Amino acid sequence: MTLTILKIALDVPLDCLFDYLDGGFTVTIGGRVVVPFGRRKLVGIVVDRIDSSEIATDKLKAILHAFTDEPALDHESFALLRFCADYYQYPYGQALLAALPTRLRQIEPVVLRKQFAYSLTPSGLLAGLEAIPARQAVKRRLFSALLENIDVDEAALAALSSTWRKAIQAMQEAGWINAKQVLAPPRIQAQVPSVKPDLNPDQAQALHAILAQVDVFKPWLLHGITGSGKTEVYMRLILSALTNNESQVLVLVPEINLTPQLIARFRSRLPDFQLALLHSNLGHSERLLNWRLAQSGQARIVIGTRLAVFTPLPKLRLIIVDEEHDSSYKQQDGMRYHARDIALMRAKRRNIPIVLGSATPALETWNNATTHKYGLLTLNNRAVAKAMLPNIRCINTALGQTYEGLSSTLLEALRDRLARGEQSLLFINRRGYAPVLLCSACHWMAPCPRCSSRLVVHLRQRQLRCHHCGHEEKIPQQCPSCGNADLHPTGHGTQRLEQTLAALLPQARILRVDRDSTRRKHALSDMLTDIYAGKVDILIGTQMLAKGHDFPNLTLVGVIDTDSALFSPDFRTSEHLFAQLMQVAGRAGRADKAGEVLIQTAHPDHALFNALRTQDYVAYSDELLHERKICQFPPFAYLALLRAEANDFNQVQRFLQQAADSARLITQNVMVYDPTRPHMQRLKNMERGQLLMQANSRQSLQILLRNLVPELRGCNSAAKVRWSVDVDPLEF
DNA sequence: TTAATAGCCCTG
DNA sequence: AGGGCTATTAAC
Repeated sequence: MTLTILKIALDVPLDCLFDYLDGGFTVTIGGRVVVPFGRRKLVGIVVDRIDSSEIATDKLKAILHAFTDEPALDHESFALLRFCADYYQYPYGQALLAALPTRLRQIEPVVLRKQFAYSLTPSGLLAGLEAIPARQAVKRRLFSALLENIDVDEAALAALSSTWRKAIQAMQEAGWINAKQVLAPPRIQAQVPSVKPDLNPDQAQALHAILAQVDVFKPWLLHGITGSGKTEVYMRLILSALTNNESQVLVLVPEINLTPQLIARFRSRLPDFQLALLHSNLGHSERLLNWRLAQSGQARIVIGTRLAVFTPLPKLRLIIVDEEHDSSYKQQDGMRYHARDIALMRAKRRNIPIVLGSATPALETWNNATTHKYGLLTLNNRAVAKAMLPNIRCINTALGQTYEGLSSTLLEALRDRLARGEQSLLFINRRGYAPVLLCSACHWMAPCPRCSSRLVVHLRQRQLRCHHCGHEEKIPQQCPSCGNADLHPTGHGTQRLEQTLAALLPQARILRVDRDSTRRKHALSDMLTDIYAGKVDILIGTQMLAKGHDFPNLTLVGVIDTDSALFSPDFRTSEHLFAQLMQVAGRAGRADKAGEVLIQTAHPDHALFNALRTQDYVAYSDELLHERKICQFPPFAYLALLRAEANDFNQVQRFLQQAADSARLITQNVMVYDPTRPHMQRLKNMERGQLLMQANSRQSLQILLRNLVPELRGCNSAAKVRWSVDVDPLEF
């Protein structure tokens, strides 16, 4: 007699599945179960059913419970996560469980509120609207709605009449109407009336190109500057994809872009389709509900941040990745995946189109587009015909005087906007008052006791803070090194700029938008409301403000100081700076007003600024690609980074050296560098190190990792350090 | 990862 | 002997 053995995935850092007996429960592949694991109880996913185990029969335990009333994870999700676990060298069980909403990783049963959705039966259709007397207005209204749509939910019917329930019941008794249970959808916010703008020729061409190949895997790069109307192309594509009832669309957006404005825009343009939202700010129950709406096929549009890329979507027909170059698509702990890359893999496996949209595509993407691996669609015109490109100029701070970091040219420009009642934005990527506290006598600079970084002065709170580990201390009265009482906050942060401007332009209404000023729950959206309402003259903001927000009355953007990024050792910094400056520049002059962008720099002739002045992404990225090719950097090489940290650097060094030795023994096809230290050598009292591996092909890198990582898991020097593998790392 | 246990030094 | 600590090992 053969046993039934279940292969079960668990959230434990062991790269294997565990065998259990079914315990008399009826289980399905992909279903959720509770199992005993050592002394603990864990949630597991049934991955397979087999009839013999490698584990001794007397060691096998039986599952404790099976959640038979829940929908099972589909085969496509298994395959996708198997691929990810292999590619990113992460235990399969952990990858699988991490893709579930937290509520489904807990052993407590979950109950979701359900309600009914109504459709006409064949006999209802046959009877037709004429069967209802003209005086029964409520019934006629409801019936008409049911003629147009199937599965009309309670909220929609309630919107038509307060007595809908009685009328529906009567028609149900007549056999005209069918009710089926669905998940209760989240409440829909008030709708803004929708406008359907006409497409300009570029938009129309892009749309037609994509629509011509909707039934095959085809990646498209939709390259268009801010305001060129990418979103309208998305809307049309989605609308077209959803005309087929058996279809769903996945829209990925960067973290910061998931604003109420974007949601409102989708709701107003596509009001007939159930929307599900998935991001990390949702509560656990809300997240589960939205996930289930997506998984059941009930939600037709799924908008989410990187974590949404794993959502099971049975009817998926189209994927859109907005702002595909954005680094928030990269997960920076646990399984270090890149959501854009996974979206591409998902589209490929499903044989559907995927659209990557950006004004400043990642160089990897741009290279794929110019070498015709992706279709390239360019939107050249700003969608609003009158809107003009901003005029971009550099102010040479090496020549002229600045006062508190502000040049007179920029100050004059601010005065000018103020007089005209227009808004200005000052972009400064440094929060706090000053980045350094400096002793004038001995040049001591307040260090973080736990990290290899300087503490930032927060004058209002009378504190020094580490922006990397959160350490806080009081500002010292005198230098701890030499006793001198003359300590200077040095350099400029958002708070200092705010103070300077308040003194120089006392009549201006100034708003600072950074992580400190927006910590409160609804702070950011309240601030955005004030900005739209024209209650603000000058905005001081970090990169938070650079993305996604259109302020129609904003005509001046000032960039305070980005020079440190021009000469960074990290080869990706200039790419990111260019993208960031293109984005902030795009904030100026959206509507019918021409915009001006003033950049303060000591290096106005730098190639980056030359390209920026003409908004020439193509020229600059071709130049960067040329450099990358010469240096054999991505996308012309494939990288993996082994990171390690421990209290004692010697152990980090020993582990990484051993890893390097092993790696070199495994293959000659991959360049294994010597262990180095990352930019932030010490973080939260942990000494850090890293080992870079560089290959000519994805495959040889994968072969190395496939052999190296299991060896590292077993090696004894690994026990003393925390380590992780980062395939296709973004930061070093 | 968690959790138990084995080994070790220390005190009394 | 037993407390308190770290290192090692197993988990179906």
